[in-house]
Formats: sequence, C-alpha cells, structure tokens
Amino acid sequence: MLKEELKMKNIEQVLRSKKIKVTPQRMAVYSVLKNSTNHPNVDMIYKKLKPEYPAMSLATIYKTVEVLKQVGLIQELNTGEGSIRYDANTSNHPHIACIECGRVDDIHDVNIPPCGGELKTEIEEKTGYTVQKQQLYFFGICPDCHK
Amino acid sequence: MLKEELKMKNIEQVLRSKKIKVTPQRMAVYSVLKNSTNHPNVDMIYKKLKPEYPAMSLATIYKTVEVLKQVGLIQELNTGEGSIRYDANTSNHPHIACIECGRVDDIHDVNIPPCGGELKTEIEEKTGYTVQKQQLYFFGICPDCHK
DNA sequence: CATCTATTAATAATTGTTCTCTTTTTATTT
DNA sequence: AAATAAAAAGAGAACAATTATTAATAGATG
Repeated sequence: MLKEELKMKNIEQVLRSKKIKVTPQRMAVYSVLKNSTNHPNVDMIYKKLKPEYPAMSLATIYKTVEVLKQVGLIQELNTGEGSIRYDANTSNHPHIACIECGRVDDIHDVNIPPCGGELKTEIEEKTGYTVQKQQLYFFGICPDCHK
Repeated sequence: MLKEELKMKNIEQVLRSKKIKVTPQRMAVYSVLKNSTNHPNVDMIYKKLKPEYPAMSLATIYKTVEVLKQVGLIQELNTGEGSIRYDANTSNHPHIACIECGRVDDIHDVNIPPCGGELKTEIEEKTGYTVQKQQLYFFGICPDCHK
C-alpha cells in the first residue's frame, strides 16, 4: 500500500472515530491541504478542486474546513489579508507572510524559545486567562516580491 | 499644560510633519485609542464617538485608522474574530484574545525571548524574506468568561 | 477674497463568510 | 442487497466588514 493511501486511511479513521461521516469532498479538501505548501484559503481550495469536482460548492468547502478544524486535522492561519488560510500541519510553528502578495510560508528549524510550559504558566498568572494556543506571525517582503 | 494636552500636541506635530491635515475627527479617533485599553475595532470607536460627534460616519473612521496606521501612530491587531482591532501602543508586545467573547488584552512584562536582531537575521536567511514586523497572539478563555 | 486641494459624510459596491432550504449520500439495520 | 434515518452537499440568498465613489465642505494658499 502506498504511503499516500495509508495517510488517507488514517484520516478516515479519525473522522469515523468522531462519528463524522467520510465523504469524497472531505477527503478531497484534506488532500489538497496535505499536499500543498502554500497554506491555501477557501477560494484557492475551491479553484484547485474545480476540475476534479465541478459540482462542489464554496459552501461545502467552508463547512468542510470547519469540520476538519474542529477535529484537529488542520489549523487556521489569519495573517490579516482578509481571508483565512489553512494548514494541515497542526504543529505549533511560526509563519511568515508577505505584505505585498499575501503569500504565507512556514518557518522551520528556527530556534523560537517561548511557548514552553513555563511561559504559558507565567502568562496565565499575569493575565488570568487560560491559554489554549498561540500563533506567531512574521511579516515582510518575500523573495519574489523583492524582484 | 496638562499631560494629556501635551500628548495631543505631539500627535498634531507628527501629522503635520507628514503633510497630513489635523482634523477634529482624526484627533478624536486617536484620542479614543490612546485612552482605551480594550483595543477597540472600528465599530467600537464609532459607538464611542457617537455622542460627541453624531455626524461622524463609519467610513471616516475606517479612513482615519488607515491614516494613523500608515503614519505609525497606531497598529492593527487581527485575532481572527472577523474585524480588526487597533492599538495606540505601537511597541512590539504580545496580545491575548478570548475565544469566547473576543476581548483582547496586552501582555506586559513577560519574558518573551525571540524577536531580537539575531532571530530576525536567522529567519531572513532561512526564508529569503525581509522581515518587517511580527505579531505574537495567545488565545484562551478570559477571567470573565470562566465564570 | 477666490481658488485649489484634502477631507468628510452618505451611499453604493465588493468581498469573504454564513445561513436556509432541498436534494443527495452515507452508514446502519434489516 | 434493500430500506431507513441521519448527516452532508449544493445552490443561492443573506450578512457583515470593508472599500470605493461621489458630492459637499472646510482649510490652506496665493
């Protein structure tokens, strides 16, 4: 069995275990996110799936990303460009967004110290909040827009 | 001269130095932001100014915050709640947002290590971006929503 | 004082997202 | 394998935040 198929089988199990039905649309949306590195928004997912699923509506994609988010299979990114992007990598990693073209990239292997349990506790004590998650965004000009 | 008046005089000079006209509306919007701790969005600013400036329109506030942002007197906060909030404190400090009620608070005096010149350089080298700014958001449940 | 330009206010238009309703599909039980 | 109930998809209207357009107004400039 191919690695790719194996991954998808796992997703099916995650959905079923949460009593959420497995549909072609859901698998397709997840597949787009899993196989892309550009953190697409709903419209980009829509356009990507159009050829293969011409009947699929925007509303379905909105509903699907919401479900996938609730289940914890994807996470939202909001860089303030007006639409929400999605990332199938749900680990807590920083992102960098281009203020010219909107492009969003992951930042890997950079030593970002905060966010350990220690910091979380400190913030909870000082603010009175219960901290659930965090997002670190950098903003700048991407290589392409420099040209 | 009162401290408050002094602050406003300075703002006037900043605007004039950038060839931007000083108008009652602009001063009023800035004043709301400078004297609030709740990081209001456009609608909250609008409602706040309604009694004193009943003729002021939402569009004016949208344009005003844009001008103030360009000039560097305020910064945007986007916690993904659907509308943009504004902060007259333009220093680089983290924020925490309540996922229940949307409330946004500053995080002060917490030891957030990143963001020094060293990290910036590392990110620029690894990503090819020119880094201009960053935003660190925490999300959780605020004290009020816990009750 | 007259003119020129920037700003305001009102309104229309746009965009991303959500909602409602009907039809279709899925998972389950015979 | 067919029947069934529940969930999901599809279509389009509705919505809310924001932006663009326009005409009127105010301030600055010569």
